[in-house]
Amino acid sequence: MGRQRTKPAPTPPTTTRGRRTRDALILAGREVLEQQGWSAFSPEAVAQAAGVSYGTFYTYFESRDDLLHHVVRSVAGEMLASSLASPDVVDDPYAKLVESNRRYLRAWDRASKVLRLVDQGAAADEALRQIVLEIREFYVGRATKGLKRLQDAGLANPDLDTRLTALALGSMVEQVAHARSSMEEPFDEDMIVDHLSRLWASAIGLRGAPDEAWAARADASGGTASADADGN
Amino acid sequence: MGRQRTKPAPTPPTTTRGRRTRDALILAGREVLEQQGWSAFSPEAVAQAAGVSYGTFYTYFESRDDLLHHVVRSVAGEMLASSLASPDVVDDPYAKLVESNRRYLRAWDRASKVLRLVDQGAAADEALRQIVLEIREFYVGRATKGLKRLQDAGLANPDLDTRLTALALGSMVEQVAHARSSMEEPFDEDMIVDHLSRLWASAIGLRGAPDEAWAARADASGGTASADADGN
Amino acid sequence: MGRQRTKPAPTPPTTTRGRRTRDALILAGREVLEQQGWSAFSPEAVAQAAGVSYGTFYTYFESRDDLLHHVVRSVAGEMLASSLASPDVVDDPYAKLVESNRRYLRAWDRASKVLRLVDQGAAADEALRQIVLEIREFYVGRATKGLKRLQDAGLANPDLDTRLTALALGSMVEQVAHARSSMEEPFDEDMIVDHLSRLWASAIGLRGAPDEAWAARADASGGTASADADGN
Amino acid sequence: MGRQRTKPAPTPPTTTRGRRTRDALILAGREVLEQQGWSAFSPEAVAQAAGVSYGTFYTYFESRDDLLHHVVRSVAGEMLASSLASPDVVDDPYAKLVESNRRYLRAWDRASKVLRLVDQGAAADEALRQIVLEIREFYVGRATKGLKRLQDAGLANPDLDTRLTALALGSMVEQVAHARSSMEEPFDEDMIVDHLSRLWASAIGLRGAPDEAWAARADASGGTASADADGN
DNA sequence: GATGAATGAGGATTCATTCAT
DNA sequence: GATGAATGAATCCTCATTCAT
Repeated sequence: MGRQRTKPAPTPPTTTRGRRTRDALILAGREVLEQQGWSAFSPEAVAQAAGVSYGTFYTYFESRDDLLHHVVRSVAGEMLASSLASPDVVDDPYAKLVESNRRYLRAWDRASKVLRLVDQGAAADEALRQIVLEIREFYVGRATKGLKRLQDAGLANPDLDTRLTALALGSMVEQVAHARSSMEEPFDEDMIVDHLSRLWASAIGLRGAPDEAWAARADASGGTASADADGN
Repeated sequence: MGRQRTKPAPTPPTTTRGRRTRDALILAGREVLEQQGWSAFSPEAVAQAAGVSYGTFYTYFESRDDLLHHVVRSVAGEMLASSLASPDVVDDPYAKLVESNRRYLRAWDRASKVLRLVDQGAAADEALRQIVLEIREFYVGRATKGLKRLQDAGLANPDLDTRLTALALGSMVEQVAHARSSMEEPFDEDMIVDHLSRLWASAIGLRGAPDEAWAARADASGGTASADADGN
Repeated sequence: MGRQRTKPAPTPPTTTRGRRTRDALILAGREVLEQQGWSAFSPEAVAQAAGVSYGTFYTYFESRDDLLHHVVRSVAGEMLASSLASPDVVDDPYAKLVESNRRYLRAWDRASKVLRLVDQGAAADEALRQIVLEIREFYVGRATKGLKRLQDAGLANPDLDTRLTALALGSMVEQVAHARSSMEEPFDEDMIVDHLSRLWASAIGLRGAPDEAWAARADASGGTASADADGN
Repeated sequence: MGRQRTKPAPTPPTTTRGRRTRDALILAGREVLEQQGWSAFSPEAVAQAAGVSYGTFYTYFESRDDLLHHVVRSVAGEMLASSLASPDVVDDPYAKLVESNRRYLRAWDRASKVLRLVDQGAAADEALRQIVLEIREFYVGRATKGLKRLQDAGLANPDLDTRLTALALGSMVEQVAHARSSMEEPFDEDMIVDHLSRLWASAIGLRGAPDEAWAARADASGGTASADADGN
């Protein structure tokens, strides 16, 4: 029971001004992280981006890592929120898939920079990595259940493992969202969403999907495969 | 007439021993990066991991970044090599797809740690990021051509944009390879390769693929879609 | 069993040069502490006093506190060593007392600055405070046993509690040693040792001590005490 | 005619409430210093301990050092006051000695933490160190005069230097008072006062002191010293 | 070549003090 | 007066790089 010399955790601001400064720091932290990356994420840079002196940083955050936690929670929360806030009125499975992919794509687009940084840079911080895993789990779990329901309704290929399929197709969307920003591909959002949805639907053999016609014509084709499936 | 006081660029080692030390440093650098991440990637840690003294590091490399370049080139080279060194004797498109996916999965499995780290950590270093892009381009380009050939042969859905499809499906494999190590999913390699290949094949509507039977039965199903495509 | 990101404890120097630098830093640390006090005891100041750059400080010590530990152990070790290295040939108790007091006085004179600083300044560091207590215990314990032997031999007042008496008289010597440096008293060492020894001897009623004559004449004095024992 | 831009020296509080806040800050400062030491003695910690906001601190004190001065003066004043406020009705020198020691012990017990802290921590602040010296001087001077009077009255050993003796015995009491709190000795106040007084009395050969009988029997003892005066 | 000690710019953090409300 | 947010000089520490042996 030795007296602990703990640094007093910064108290939440009591005044409006304080709250505004604090929020500005979290926002600035996110922007620095997204735009300048890990190495630029210093208290000084963040404070400057927020327009306050770096001493002020420590009025609100215990450390650089403390701010990182707040930034990640903010990004994660926003991402999950944008998924939950779905009207979801349509009844058509394919239309729902399109809508879902569009939201996922957008959400990852905003969040991917920060979340991937965390996925690797904050190797030592298990708590943060956990947040990233939870987000993935949220989406994969939901897609898994969705696929199960489709299979049960006879609307999707019942031979596929629901979880692994959901993981793979979710991975596709996630990685495309990420690649969009680093590659300079010319595809616009609509085109991407369209393709992702069609690929997803065909992959699980969704009944009523756009490319079903091609697939259904399969038996008519008597030709033997003669070209490469892959160019290697 | 002042002589330039340039740092003597480390000469390539002339002796066998020198080459061995140099290779040990590159290998150690890769392992440190893979296992301990960015923050542990210091000349000191790498030298220690290679079993040489700190000073020796600078006998072979100009700087920390110099080593990083060598590590990345080593990883990238190995990855491309493993793809090119394929006998490729089979003629069946699906079998080729399976083989290709297996190799891609394995290659990314090994390389993904380093390449993703580079993708973000070395934001400032254009040369490095270029290497990562080139690797992706290599695979996406190849898959694009493969898909084109299949479409031309009437073996794949011709309505899909070849490049975007290749990008999306390649992304799927890449991201699953990455997720395997961070998530603790119970799937073994064979199962993953099997699913990825089937999903890929169904997605492009490959003739002769395992799940074609399900897809072909589509017209028989008169049912209206009534379940969610996705659980959101 | 999460991987600990522990700072590698600086390895002991392997070369002569390294050992010399390290020793110079410990010595400089002690001098800074003695001459400029707590607030000047910074890695930078110590490094400068030792004639090296402040980066070198961290080649040998983990932190400011790490150096402090070394300094204190060095001071404490030296103090105990100077006490143990005693020829101790005399047989006369009073002569032994004088010799003992002289050594104690000298030892504290050198050590008191550092040890008192630790006694208070390093409030949080229990390990350091323990060292100070051990030193006191060493002296008090020894004096306690010495007094017991004298009492048993009929050479000292048997009514005194040995431990409390040893503590009190040891305290006297310790505090006088300290006061010497802060006050500008004109007393030289011989005079101080002489008085401390006589006071100590008289206090315990040591037979054969210099002031015994006065005490023995007590019964001759029939006068009633009429003056103050203390001026308050 | 530029107006001097001096910091407005905090005015002594005019209102009752103001005085109370100010006193609370001084008291809190003392408590923080005594219980948590130098490193915790910050305006923020003191303000918090006093139950006021950080900013208020500077309403009453120019600086941290300003408060320290007030705290030290408060402690010193209280210590001196407790000595002066002595009825001092007894006539017996030994009884007076006991009473004096009891008061000194108690006073140092309370004051020693702060005064020792000042003795070292405020090495640069001559004014503060002066206060500590003055307190010692007050006690030593008084004891010196008391001893002189006893010697003149033939009640104490005339061979002792009055000042050095007073310093030594005063040091004994002071250091025992300090050691009481840091060591976990089981001695209660009465026992300590009793021993200190008897040691003090015997040391100066005070006529009529409790242990005089032992001392007076000295001539009867013909034995030669044969045991150690000290265990070293 | 190899070694490991030395260097110091740079980054994180603290905290006494000032200032706007 | 009281409040608590804002400030930035000062300090501890890290680590890529250089250098003497």
